[in-house]
Amino acid sequence: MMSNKTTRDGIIEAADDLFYRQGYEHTSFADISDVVKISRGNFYHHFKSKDEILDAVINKRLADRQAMLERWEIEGETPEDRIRSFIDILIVNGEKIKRYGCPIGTLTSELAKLNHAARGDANQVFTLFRTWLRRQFVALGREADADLLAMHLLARSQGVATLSNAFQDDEFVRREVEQMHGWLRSCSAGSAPERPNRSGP
Amino acid sequence: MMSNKTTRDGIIEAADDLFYRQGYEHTSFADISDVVKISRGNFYHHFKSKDEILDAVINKRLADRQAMLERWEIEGETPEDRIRSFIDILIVNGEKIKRYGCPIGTLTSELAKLNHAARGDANQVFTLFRTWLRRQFVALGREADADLLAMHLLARSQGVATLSNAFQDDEFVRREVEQMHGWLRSCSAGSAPERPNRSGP
DNA sequence: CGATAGTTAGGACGTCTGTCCTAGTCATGC
DNA sequence: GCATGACTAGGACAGACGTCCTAACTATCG
Repeated sequence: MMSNKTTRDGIIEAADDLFYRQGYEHTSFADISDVVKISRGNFYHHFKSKDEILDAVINKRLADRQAMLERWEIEGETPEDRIRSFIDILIVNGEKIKRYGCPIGTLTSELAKLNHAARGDANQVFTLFRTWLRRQFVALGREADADLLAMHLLARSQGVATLSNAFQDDEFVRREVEQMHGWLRSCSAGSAPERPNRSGP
Repeated sequence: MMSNKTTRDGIIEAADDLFYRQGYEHTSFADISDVVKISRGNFYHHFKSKDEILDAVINKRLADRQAMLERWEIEGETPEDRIRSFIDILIVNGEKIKRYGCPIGTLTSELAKLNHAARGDANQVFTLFRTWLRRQFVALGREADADLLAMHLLARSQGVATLSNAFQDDEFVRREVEQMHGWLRSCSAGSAPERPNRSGP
């Protein structure tokens, strides 16, 4: 019972890490069992299939990010602070992103190519960020275009993550993050100073 | 000899398409032979290994994009026109990007996770775009920050492609493309009107 | 102690993969 | 008309994969 939970969680944790670093399809049961130190054929006492492990991993990521956003909701004094925390993921997790890309973006992309059933579930993590960001922009007084701004920021983060992984360029990431900070400031200065499609980077 | 070239090119073409839609690792020789109508074991008369097919596909993509950029260099009257052509890829290839993401970005990302030897080769396509864009921005009178602007635009395109694939939202893509057009205009208006880290989206 | 349920190890299975081999077809050039 | 080299079909091969099965171990509780 208790050790069940521990073993099960150990599998999920190892799978989460391996799926991130190697991709879902490219990660085998042998890879996971090497980490968890469990017999290969024994996964089926905890999960019915590999897909079920993927589901658990996605749910874990969903829960982890949810908890992170809730923490920011408490710690960040202003909505601007909170959005800044989101942007700063690119710095805080900079090393991993440089090596493996964005965990959400790369999984979403892989599952799309595999046409995997869990495609939609993986997208939920994106949606989580989207609605959270939207809420922050509303609190910033941008009710009218809050969703546009949220999607815009999400897209820019994804782009920076992808190019960070491709070019391995720390300096580029730092500059883009600075730009996003400046953009965020221009969003919150006054009530509606810049329409998103008029202001430059 | 002549039929050799045809068969070989047929393999490369089919592999290019399948690698894009399904991913490199997830595409098997059986998949390719179904399209090309060739015996499975017979690929080795044309390629020594699957990796060699990947090399050929990457070189094809490189050549295709190079040709495309050279065409724009002729057709586009101003550097601004040419950069606009780059941005408009997101519209012109909108349907495919929505379904399968960006061919360059997703391949780069997959090969990074596989730690594949051809990782660097795939990145060359990104570099091709980067240097071409940089040249256009220089021609636009932005010598000082041409590379920054090129990387910035590359990143934004990647981000939009990733989210287009995830959310399947045409309207979002259209809006982001419009924003990028506006941003481009602000880049070329005057000589150095906006530092990239000060202007909003 | 004995029984039961949860957990584990280890391996069998069928399938699919990339790779390689052999025999055969076809066209070109002497 | 025959030899040569390019090309192809079909299948063999070993290894890896996800899945499943069985036997053994462990702890709890009557």
